[in-house]
Amino acid sequence: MGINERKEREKEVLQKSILTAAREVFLEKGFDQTSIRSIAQRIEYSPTTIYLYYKDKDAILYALHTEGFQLLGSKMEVLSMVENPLERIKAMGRVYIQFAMDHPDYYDLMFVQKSPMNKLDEDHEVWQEGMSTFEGLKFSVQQCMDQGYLPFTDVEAGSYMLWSTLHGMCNLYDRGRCKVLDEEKSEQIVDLGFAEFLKMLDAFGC
Amino acid sequence: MGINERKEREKEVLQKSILTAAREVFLEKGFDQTSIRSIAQRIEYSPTTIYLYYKDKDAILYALHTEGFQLLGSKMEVLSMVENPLERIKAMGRVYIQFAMDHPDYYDLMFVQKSPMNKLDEDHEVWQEGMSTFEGLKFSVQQCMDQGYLPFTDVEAGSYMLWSTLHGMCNLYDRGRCKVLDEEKSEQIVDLGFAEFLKMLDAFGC
DNA sequence: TTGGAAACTTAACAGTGTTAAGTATATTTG
DNA sequence: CAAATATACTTAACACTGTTAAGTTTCCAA
Repeated sequence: MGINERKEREKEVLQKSILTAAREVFLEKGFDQTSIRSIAQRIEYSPTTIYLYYKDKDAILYALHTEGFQLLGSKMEVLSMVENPLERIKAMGRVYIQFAMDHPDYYDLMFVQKSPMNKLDEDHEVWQEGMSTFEGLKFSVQQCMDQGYLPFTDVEAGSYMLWSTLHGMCNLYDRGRCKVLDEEKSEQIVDLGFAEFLKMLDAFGC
Repeated sequence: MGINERKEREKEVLQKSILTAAREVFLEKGFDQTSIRSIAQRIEYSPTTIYLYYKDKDAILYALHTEGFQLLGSKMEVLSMVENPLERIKAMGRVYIQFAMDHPDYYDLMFVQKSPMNKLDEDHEVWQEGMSTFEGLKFSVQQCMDQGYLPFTDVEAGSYMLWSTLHGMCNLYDRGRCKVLDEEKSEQIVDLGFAEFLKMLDAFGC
């Protein structure tokens, strides 16, 4: 009885085309303009059909957030080649900032917006995407601590602080808080801040 | 002709009562629930009356954001007593984090939400509140650089990076991204992260 | 051919920011 | 003093939002 299997496949196709439409709207028009109705219009279905494939809007945004983590993960992957753990952390930082600048909407969804987290809370799930990525940082930080590059007391607290520095720079920039600086400087501030961050990492070990 | 003056006073009273109502709703129900209608209901006026006193919702949120900066400023004031510039920066950090924890809604409005910044863009104004506060940090960072406590290349970039570290920790915490840690630890993570931050500041100078 | 399940839509609810037009009230003018 | 005007405020509406209950169409099996 292959009919049910075909139907299953068709359902999957529509589910994926909803996600594709959501991604297109999201990347073209941004988070605020990504409405159920705008997604529905793109696939030429009624808005309510979407609810037959996704529980609610949060579920769609969660799926997009996961895509973002896959994209970030693919860019982080190559850094396992870097032998020196401190250099690896520096390279991770560079990749992280570059990702935030290249894909500000994905970044916002992954690390700022509450919507994707709501989905986790509803389903009593753990934040696998975030945990895996953070694990990657923790691993390198632990190596740095073992080899005396970073004198943290607590791996997790230290990793969290380093992550926060980069996140803070990206988020303050994205949310227009670089207006504390003059226009010319505010455009370079994330790079300039990252330069100071690197200097700090080097000095920290001694 | 005191009649016009009386009317002016009455207009000011209503403008202030709108802001008071907005503040109450904002602090009681949070950012998302702070609607023009909910504010109007509280002062027993129609929603449209509010537009006679504030250009739009962004203008109200900007006014609330300014209140937040006054509150933060009052807590920062006393730190001018601290003689040692590095100790002063550490104390500023503590106050900053405490403020973010005590008043998460104000903090979000001041440093994360785009609404108050929209108002600035519309009116072609500078972000006076942010600039003043950042100036306070820059002053102490410059002193630290002069006295060899902090080897930054660029005062502004260094100050921005330090600010970002604290902002990042507060924002990631507020937006539920501490889910990368187990529940017990995520509750203390901002304090633990700040402890590592302090350690970094001390090590950085040597 | 009929019954029923599955897929999808229509219409509606309750909410949002915002604006045009209308209504009172108070003040100024002829 | 009465008419005209300016001020203050409200009503109703527009164009959206996420979401759901109820209705319709389509498809497959008995």
